[in-house]
Amino acid sequence: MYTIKDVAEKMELSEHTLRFWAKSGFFPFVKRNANNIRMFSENDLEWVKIVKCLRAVGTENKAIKRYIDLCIVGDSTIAERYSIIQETKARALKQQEELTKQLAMLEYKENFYKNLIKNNLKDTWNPMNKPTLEDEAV
Amino acid sequence: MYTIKDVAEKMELSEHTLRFWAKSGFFPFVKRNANNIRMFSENDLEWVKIVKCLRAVGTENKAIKRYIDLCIVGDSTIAERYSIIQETKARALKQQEELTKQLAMLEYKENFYKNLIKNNLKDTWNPMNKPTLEDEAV
DNA sequence: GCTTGCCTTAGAGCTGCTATCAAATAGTAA
DNA sequence: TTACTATTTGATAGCAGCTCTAAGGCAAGC
Repeated sequence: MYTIKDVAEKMELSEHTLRFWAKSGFFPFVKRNANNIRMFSENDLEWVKIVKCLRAVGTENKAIKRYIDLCIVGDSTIAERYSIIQETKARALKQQEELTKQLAMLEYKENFYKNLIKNNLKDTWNPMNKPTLEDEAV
Repeated sequence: MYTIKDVAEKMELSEHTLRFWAKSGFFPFVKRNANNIRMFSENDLEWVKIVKCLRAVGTENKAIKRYIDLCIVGDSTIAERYSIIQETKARALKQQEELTKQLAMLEYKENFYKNLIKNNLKDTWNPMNKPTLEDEAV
């Protein structure tokens, strides 16, 4: 059994965030001990994990709550849960694509500056240097 | 030359966001026409692009402003700009890693539900089904 | 000259934390 | 026993980054 602090460390989240999530109804089964302290079971950690996963790909808290509630209802909601996961995955894939694009741009700029420094050149595009791979626009 | 609306469409950003960014000092060279309307040049679009890139990888607006200001100062700031881009790229790579992990989890859950549906099975883990690849905990 | 449409600014509202606070409890040390 | 420290609690305030609304300006078309 884990306290909030333990979970925070284990899952690399802040205690604040965990309390906020708990208040948002994301951990419906976390029990309290005799002193009203939340005690997370191993199973509760799995809830934390899935919530963290959904948040990490930008799922709104309202939608996370919806998913949790569907889990609680039981087997009749499996189809909806499946489609939620599918949509979430699709969004995550888009994010990955987007991130790859931005990384290409950052790499381009990194090389641009590296070259300026290495050859002791001026930034002839000052105040804005050429920032994209393809554009040659003024 | 482009109005806010044109830029919003072209860059897939909201007009609100562009005005907010403009107010934050991210587009210092955007000129107004006789009717006080912002007119973005091709060069201004490049600024929008780099700001969008930095935001997309989670750079704080304060830090973006800093970068813009460095660009304006000129060649003496190339070294600092270079290291900003390097750090940004490092963060983006971490995000990419994280995203890949979360995608693995989502794929696992997708298959889990798919299997339940295909074989008309019960979710024996209800209310929380087995969510991770490696954990066999309780 | 009236409507439509796009622009403007100011400012309120929203989401998702993040930080601060006081109070309760438990453990340790003198 | 008392004091001090550490941890947890809930309530609440504050913050970043949008997002939306309201009120008004200007230009073109009918």
